[in-house]
Amino acid sequence: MAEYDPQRIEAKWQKVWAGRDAFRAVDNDASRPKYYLLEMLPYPSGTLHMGHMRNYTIGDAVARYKRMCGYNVLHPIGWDAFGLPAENAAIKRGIPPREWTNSNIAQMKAVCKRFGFSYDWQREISTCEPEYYRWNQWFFLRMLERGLAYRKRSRVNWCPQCQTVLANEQVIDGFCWQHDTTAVEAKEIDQWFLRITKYSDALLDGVKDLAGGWPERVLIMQQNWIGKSRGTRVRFAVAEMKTDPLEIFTTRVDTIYGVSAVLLSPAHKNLPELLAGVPGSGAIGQQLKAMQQRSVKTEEIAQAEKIGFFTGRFAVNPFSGQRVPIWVANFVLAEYGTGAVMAVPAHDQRDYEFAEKYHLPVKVVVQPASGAPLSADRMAEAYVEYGRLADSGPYTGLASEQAIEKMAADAAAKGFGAAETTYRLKDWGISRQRYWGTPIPVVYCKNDGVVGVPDDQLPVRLPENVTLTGQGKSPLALVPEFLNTTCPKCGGPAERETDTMDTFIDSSWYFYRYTDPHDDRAPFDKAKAAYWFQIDQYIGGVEHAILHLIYSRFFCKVMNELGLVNHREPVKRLFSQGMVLKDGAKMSKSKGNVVGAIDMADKYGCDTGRMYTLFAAPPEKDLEWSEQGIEGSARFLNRVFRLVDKHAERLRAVTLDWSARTDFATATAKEKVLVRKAHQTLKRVTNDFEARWHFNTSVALIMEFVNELTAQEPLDQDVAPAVLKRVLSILVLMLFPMTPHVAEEMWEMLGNSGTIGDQKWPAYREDLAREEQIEIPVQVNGRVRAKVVVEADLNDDDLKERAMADARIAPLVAGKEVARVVVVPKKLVNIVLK
RNA sequence: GCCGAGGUGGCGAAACGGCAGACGCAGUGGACUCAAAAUCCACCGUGGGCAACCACAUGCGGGUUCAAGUCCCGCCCUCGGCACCA
Repeated sequence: MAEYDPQRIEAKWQKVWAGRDAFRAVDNDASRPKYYLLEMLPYPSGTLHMGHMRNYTIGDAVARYKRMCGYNVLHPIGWDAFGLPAENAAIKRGIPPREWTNSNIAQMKAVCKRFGFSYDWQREISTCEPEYYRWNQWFFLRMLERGLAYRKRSRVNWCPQCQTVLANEQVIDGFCWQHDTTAVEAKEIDQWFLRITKYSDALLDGVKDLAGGWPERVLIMQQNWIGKSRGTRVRFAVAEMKTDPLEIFTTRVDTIYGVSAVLLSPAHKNLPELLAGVPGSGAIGQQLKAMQQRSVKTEEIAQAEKIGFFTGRFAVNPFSGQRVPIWVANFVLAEYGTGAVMAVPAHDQRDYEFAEKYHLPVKVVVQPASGAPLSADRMAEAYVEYGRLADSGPYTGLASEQAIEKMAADAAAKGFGAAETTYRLKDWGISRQRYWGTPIPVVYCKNDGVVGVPDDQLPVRLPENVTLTGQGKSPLALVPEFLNTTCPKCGGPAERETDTMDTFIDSSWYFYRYTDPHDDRAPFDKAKAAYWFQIDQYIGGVEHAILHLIYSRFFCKVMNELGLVNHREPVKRLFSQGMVLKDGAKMSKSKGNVVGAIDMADKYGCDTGRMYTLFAAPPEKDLEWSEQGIEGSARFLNRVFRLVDKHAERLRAVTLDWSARTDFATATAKEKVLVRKAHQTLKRVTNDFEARWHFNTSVALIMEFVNELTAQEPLDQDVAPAVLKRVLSILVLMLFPMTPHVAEEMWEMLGNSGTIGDQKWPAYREDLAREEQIEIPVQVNGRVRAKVVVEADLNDDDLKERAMADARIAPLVAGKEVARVVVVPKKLVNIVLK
């Protein structure tokens, strides 16, 4: 009697798989379909947590299933190895970032191997290696050539904690994404940007192609993030001043006859000029300063009181010719549209509140299509719906929709405006004043200005042995042998760029590198990428729904233009898995509720852990970690193991013959039950893998199957060994994608040859899954009153008759008039009485 | 405020418009044991009944249907995203 010893079994089979090179993906194999399955590459923090574990378990189950179905599966992993924590470790503990990073990678790799994830380790990449990051530099230079990378002095989000600039995407509610108690500050410095906004429409259009393959919520989040908005740009001349007109952006040009003021953001570039010479500008300057130092937490901004002041200047409404005051208002965003808006109190709630406070006139210029007409003195809030224009000169009487079009066209014809589309998406600021990242490959020369480093001088290596202090500007500026160089154009002295790239660059194209990970002439071979791409299935956490996934799509579009790839979207299907929670909260060190993957594997074995994560919740939902729950999975695997062990000896010598068909005419009753249950389970588990990805129900089905096998004991009576061997083999094969080690062990115990990796996923047979007799509930007026057992192929009329004749039904129906009888074939009978 | 997802036993959860609660956890009773653990068997939504059985029950209120957890309309609550975006 063997004992289930997961530690022994798991080590044993991992060695076998490694010896057979079982997870190697074969480039350009035309003999079978390819399947590119990818999980998001982890940041090597050192600990592999349950979120990773869940992600890789789902991926591994699919990878193993697909291999059994005959696919050439590419299932790679790598390390997102650049980034701040390594630098912080260096500052705090004096460990060089590379050493810290590589030792973390080694630890996490060991855990991945301990879990038996079926990765092709020959394709492992680490983004902090020069062999990888030189291609970040290469991509940057291609973008520089095409004007997609550019330098601009700009107001940036500065995190005092990180001592660096953050992308807009890394600012969450005004706080640093890494330090949620540190408010982000504004700072002006020269920065490199990637022109992602050039692809706003392309990224938006691409969403249509992704529909169906990507979760809808992710696509909606991306659409919102891009934030396309159609409107009109209108120029208001400044009265009594020879200066540039003020441009405003509005989506409601139809309300322009109701303008009471032009509102400028406190950071508007024309303000100094407008304010110059205005009486009391000293006091105004004070107010302005106070306003510019507003709170940066967006939630507070949204709820903050609207304040503003009159500049002393006036602007002219180009449609009506009316003079309106120019104000500065704290709620006007400098970064969106033109940084200036027209205030229409009657038709915009914010303007309404502003007008109430500062006693600006309210003029109704759009009336509702039906109901009582509005008047300014009876309004309690702005009317923001479309309607019919009133008091709007030649446009009076038009519907809003038509007015918007006509007015934009007229503005363009008369030269004071135009229809315009704006986006919320901004260019991607990639400069980081940090050390542990990809050096930006440009030099600054007195003669030639900004010069890209020529391709044959790549990579620009990140110098190591650098003392890090964590203070002020870029650490690389303090390394003279890095900083001082010669200009590639004139040969004269020049200085290198000392900022490094945002690490999101690394992860924007890494999945192409897996197709050709050791190429030293190009980021990847076009033919190899063409063979493997698109990614058939990408799996990761929903926290990457915006940043990583939108940057990756942008890179793909650029790569398409560079002729490197033929497709426009890198990922065909995306799956967002839920979080792993403990006591209702996300596991985190600060909450002290972290369950380490390796501890769990030591205690129960990784197969038990895999089974539990698949069983406890459907993969897209959050999973509440429960110690008792995992005990249950351990019990189940023990039970299966004992069941197989009990019969293994008798079955070992029996040949497994899939072509032998169980003949239901001669089979024993017990054989029929077992074979049917096996094929019914197989049918539904196959469907779970193919369509629904609800592995929790797959596990439940297999448990039911095992319960049935146990209930039919003794299985050495009335069951032919050949039949039992097939039934148990089906059980083991179905378990393999989820709990591969114990499945392999049981496969061997049954005397089967080879490894399961060489086996085909068994095909279920409808004829073997079909029941001869089925139980049909019989309802009277929609309530179940009886159940009748009938032959599965009984026709509707006979079924109806049997239902009516049932001993429990007949008295209920007797003497009553039957209005109708609903018969749902193979499902139910409902007798409706009058 | 806008957008999205979701509310089903003590808990995690099942359920092509067709028997609500599969499967598991916890719990209760029993077998095995000197005893415990492990294992095995039985029970396990609420109320009534000795029982067969009956009634009620999927956040709340309506509706469609022979039949609604599932579809439609109106609310409430929870979670996630966006947020003074003009």
